Amino acid sequence: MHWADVIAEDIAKNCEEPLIATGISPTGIIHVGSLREAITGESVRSAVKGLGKNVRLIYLIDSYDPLRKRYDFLPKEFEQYVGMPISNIPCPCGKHKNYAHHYVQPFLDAVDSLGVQCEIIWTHELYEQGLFAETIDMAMNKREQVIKILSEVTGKEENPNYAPYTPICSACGRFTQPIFETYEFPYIEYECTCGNRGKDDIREGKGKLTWRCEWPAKWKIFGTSAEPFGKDHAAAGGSYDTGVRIVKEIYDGVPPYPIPYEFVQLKGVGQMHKSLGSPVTGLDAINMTPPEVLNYLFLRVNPSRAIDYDSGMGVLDMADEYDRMERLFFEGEYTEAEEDSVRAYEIAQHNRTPEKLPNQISCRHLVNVAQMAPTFEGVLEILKRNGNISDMTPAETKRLARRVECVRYWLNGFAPDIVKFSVCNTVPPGIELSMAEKAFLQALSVRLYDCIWDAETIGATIADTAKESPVGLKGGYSTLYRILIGKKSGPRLGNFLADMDKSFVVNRVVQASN
RNA sequence: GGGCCUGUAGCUCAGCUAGGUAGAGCAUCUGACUUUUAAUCAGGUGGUCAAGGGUUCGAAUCCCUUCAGGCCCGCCA
Repeated sequence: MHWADVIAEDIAKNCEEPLIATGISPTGIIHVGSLREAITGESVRSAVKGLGKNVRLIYLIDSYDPLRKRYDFLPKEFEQYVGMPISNIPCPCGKHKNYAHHYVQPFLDAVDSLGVQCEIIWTHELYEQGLFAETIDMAMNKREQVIKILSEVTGKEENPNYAPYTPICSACGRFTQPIFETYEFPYIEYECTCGNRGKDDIREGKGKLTWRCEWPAKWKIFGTSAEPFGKDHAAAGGSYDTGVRIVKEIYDGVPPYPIPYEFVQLKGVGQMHKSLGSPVTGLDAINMTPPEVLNYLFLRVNPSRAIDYDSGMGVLDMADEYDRMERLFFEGEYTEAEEDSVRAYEIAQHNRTPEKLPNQISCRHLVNVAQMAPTFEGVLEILKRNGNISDMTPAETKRLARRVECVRYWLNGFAPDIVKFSVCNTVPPGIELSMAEKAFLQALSVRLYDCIWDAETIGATIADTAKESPVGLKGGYSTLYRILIGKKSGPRLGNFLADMDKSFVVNRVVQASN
């Protein structure tokens, strides 16, 4: 049984209306790991849904987290915002509402394109609505107990200054240390390092719970029944462990069913990144992996398994595997070993499985076509000419367009040289042709000069000429590839040459034959 | 130091909480297709299941030990 179904059964057993929570802290640039979390959550959601339960997936954006430091990618002036909640910091590019929106937007776009069906919730709005007031009050009243729990679970010494809640300074706008003795619902006083002294009303959302107390507070508020989270939180003594005790002993709530997942490693194998020694970014992965394939990538293995994202040929391998599973799914016949992978394909559709097998144009094939045609229209034209596509539904066209975009992105920065080609301006230097090959080219040049310039005729002409020559069919093709793109193989010659200017091709063949 | 995960064919992984003669895909090799491609189809090669010990009639599968790799333990998934 697929892991998502196993988890779904466990959840469905204990809850009537399960709520699955997931989230992100958009303090900086996103990475694919965050997508693994979203996809894991969505997969469990759709698996639970499949069991007939009324299930929700909420996506919490931690927009009230403080900016911890001025990251390298931020301009100098952002130094002044360190310590402030990111929803109160201006957008670095000026096009978004604030800092949080700026960094979470590409991520939300990705989540959307992946088909994740969730309700977006902004944490800073929860605070503004006073939804955390009750848990803040409980955490402040039982602060000593919280400190004890933290110490017991983490094995560290008790920290008497631990603040479950930090108010925002009314003068400088940064989170600051409260004066615990002054707490009396709903007010707490604070003295900020900027010199300002003030009084905070915990109901007004001018402060936030700190992480180890905030997470369990969310469980309590939403009644979370399951939640995926990274292995960092899952480590013994980590925030899940402390959260379990805090939600039970401080908030009188129930901890969610944990779905810990391993991290995703991005290894740059493309020469561009390899030479620089810099890794593939999460955005790269999104840009070069079709969404349906990325979904499948995370679903095919257990969450407990680390994933090495292979940005080289692995991208194509994965896409091919996806297509294969899609075929198996619609054929309905597969081995036991393939069962979970086929199910992974199905879950990757998030309950929006196509009715019939969609038109599959493999990414591997698109790699060639995309290099022949610079535009999507051009790609479509070539595919139509080859009979690869006929009637396309809008959904199929959309998927194809996305695949072409991904393939181009991949070719641009990650693809190994063997799959790339470009037409050389002259006969590539260093090419040595045998007498037979030259004779072949000579004969071919004459026939090409007279032939009608369409793919079929060109193809037939080449095949006929090559067969009559001692170089043979295979040798003939290889010779042409060598003089045109400097490689031993390449895309189908008929269409390839038909796309080029006739005199250019003929001239090249003549030149090479001398 | 503590914790988690992983180690099965060249590569990516299934199989392991139903213990019963080693699996898939890709790669590679061979053959076919009178138009080629990292295309399609058919077939083949390929593994003492990290190592050692234990339980068992029987272990990749359960238990113990060791080795190797990855990662987490600072509110970074």
